[in-house]
Amino acid sequence: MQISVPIQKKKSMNHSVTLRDIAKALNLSISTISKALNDSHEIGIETKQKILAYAKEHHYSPNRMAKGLKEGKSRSIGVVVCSLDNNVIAQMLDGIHQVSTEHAYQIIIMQSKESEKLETACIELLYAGGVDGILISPAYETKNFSYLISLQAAGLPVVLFDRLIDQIDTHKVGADNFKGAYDATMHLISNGYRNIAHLNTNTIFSIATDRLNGYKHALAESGISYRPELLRSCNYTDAHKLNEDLEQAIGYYMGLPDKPDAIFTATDQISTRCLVLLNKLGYRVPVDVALIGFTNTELADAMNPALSTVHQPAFEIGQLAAEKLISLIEGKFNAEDYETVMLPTQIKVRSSTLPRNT
Amino acid sequence: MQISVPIQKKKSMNHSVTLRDIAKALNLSISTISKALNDSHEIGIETKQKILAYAKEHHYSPNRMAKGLKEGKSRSIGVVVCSLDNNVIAQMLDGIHQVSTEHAYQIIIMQSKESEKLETACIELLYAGGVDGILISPAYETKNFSYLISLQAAGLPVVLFDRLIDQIDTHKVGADNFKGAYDATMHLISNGYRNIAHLNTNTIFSIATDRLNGYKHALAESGISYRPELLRSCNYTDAHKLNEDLEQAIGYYMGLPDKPDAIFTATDQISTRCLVLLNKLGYRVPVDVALIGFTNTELADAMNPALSTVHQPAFEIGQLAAEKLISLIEGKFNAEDYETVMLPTQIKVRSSTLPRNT
DNA sequence: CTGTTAGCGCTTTCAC
DNA sequence: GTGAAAGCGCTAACAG
Repeated sequence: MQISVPIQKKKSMNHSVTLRDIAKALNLSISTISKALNDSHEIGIETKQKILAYAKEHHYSPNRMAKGLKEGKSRSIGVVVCSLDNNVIAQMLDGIHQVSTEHAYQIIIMQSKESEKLETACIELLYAGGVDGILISPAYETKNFSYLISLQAAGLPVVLFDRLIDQIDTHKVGADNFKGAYDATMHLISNGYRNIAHLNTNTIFSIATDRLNGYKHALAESGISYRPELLRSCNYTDAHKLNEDLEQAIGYYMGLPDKPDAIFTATDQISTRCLVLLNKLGYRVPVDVALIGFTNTELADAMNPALSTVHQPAFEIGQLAAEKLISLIEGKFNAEDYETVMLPTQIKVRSSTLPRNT
Repeated sequence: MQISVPIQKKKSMNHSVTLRDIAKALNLSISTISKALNDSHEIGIETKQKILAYAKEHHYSPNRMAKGLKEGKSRSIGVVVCSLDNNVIAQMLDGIHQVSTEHAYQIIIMQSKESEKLETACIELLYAGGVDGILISPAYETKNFSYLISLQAAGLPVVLFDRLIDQIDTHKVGADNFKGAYDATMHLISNGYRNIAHLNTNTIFSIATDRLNGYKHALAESGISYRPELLRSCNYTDAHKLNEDLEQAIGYYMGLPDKPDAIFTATDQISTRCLVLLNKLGYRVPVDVALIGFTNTELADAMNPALSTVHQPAFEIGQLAAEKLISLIEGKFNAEDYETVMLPTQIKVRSSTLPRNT
């Protein structure tokens, strides 16, 4: 005859075995178990071993939420980016994930889709979710950072990466955009190009202004006067609008009496879309117009023509940003030591900027 | 004279205002506040309004961990993928994130880096972290799914996406790889190609076998006999090894007495790397050899030549997988209704498969 | 060395 | 209509 054991209806919680279960099974108190599992010195070696063995055997794993509630921290960090579906961002997330995992932090990723409103919602959710800190690359649209600043003032560690802004005082990690733009422009100049256009985004971020300034600086240093009509800014918040703006910009450039012989593009999307459009419109690159731009795509080699690029150390930016945030969370920094790190970019020369045949 | 208020030392918790704070401030009990904020009918309309107003003003947001602890669920889902730095995966994550956010779930993303060991570690962490369910696209290396199966048996909802396996009985969402491969091969055949090679991965996943079968089926249906020597499998776990294998494979193909006039490639990485290599080795696509492959890159148009592709509905796969998981979590499904959904792929014809000039 | 107890913030009976 | 109290799983101060 079978003895029917009353099936204890489990809570929907995914965890089965708790400290209490172990305590009951081993006829010990909950705190003894807790201490043993935390390797406290006040527990006898024998008891400890017995407990550890039982815990291992029954796949005990502490409930993160209970622990978090108790300790006032969740060992999770929130990451806010414009979009997951983005080459460069994905590489940064890769770096963030690697470092976070090494330090036993989970990452909770949110997308702002370039919208200030969504971004605020993301931050609210993360904060409400109890993250220990936030890594953020702000949306292009965002002008008002007061919410984030107020959270920071309330003690939430925040680190900016990729797109840096002045309004927030904290650690910031990005690429050396000035130098990257300078190098790209200098490369064009040394290859014989003189009428160099610059396609950028319509934002106030340093990521945009630094690149513009690098471009201007290279021109100035080479004795080429800056022609404002060769600078165009695209709407970046919406892929469709961006494409439209780009097509317009190219049409505008090519209709200019003194039209550009080269274009330096400021972002991943702009660079690649621009090449697509130039091809589509029948312009021969680099004969009709040369092209170099910021982008991290591995496919630059397979493009038509192979695209010269400014490569950002995206993975490393992610790693460093995560390290900075974690050190902030763990209190290894006084707020006074906030620093802004600009990692070097790298020019990769390919066929789209072959020396100009004059 | 200033009255010095003793500053209550806050816990390191990022949350400031709690139910208790509101209760104290409004001279009500904690449970009243809780009920009011949950819009319970047992609370008077006036009291409710007063409480809501106060809560809003002070940016009250419930502590996710406390709530989770109490309710036995975390409103978070774990996502395990091979890598964040991957076009197709990023698009799937985008879809997963969108749906999860709509349903007020957070996503915690983990990378297996194609390693079985790391993958198990990811799953363990997620489980210990108390996720309500897991979405997983298994690592190429993984052979043993017993851990995942045991968690599932213990009540953890699991949904497979992208890379589907038979060992686990649950909802599965992927692309219609058989049809995609069939279409791609038929396209080559109808454009006059007869010696069609197939470059695939060395795995047992249906994602690989389905594509192979689609290819074979198209050949058979067209009265072309399948030549095993035109099938090559690459090691996929390591980008460097993959590239090596690809270079070898191409050399092998081109050294064949009856060499292929077209290649059908089975994955994103293989397709794009293959084009890069063909260009590098001086083969003219499609004159020397045509190329079509699975990949979602938006840059196909800008490639040299524009690459014909089989496009997967990656975003939609992510969306659907997340929906399935959430419905599982929320108990809207009996385990008997598990289904496997294969979303249609789409052939995008470009110059790399121009009709063969015989 | 081990156990008791209080409490993290929240929900949920059950009294009043 | 409102409040008191228990308890989710865990840690830590304090007793024994």
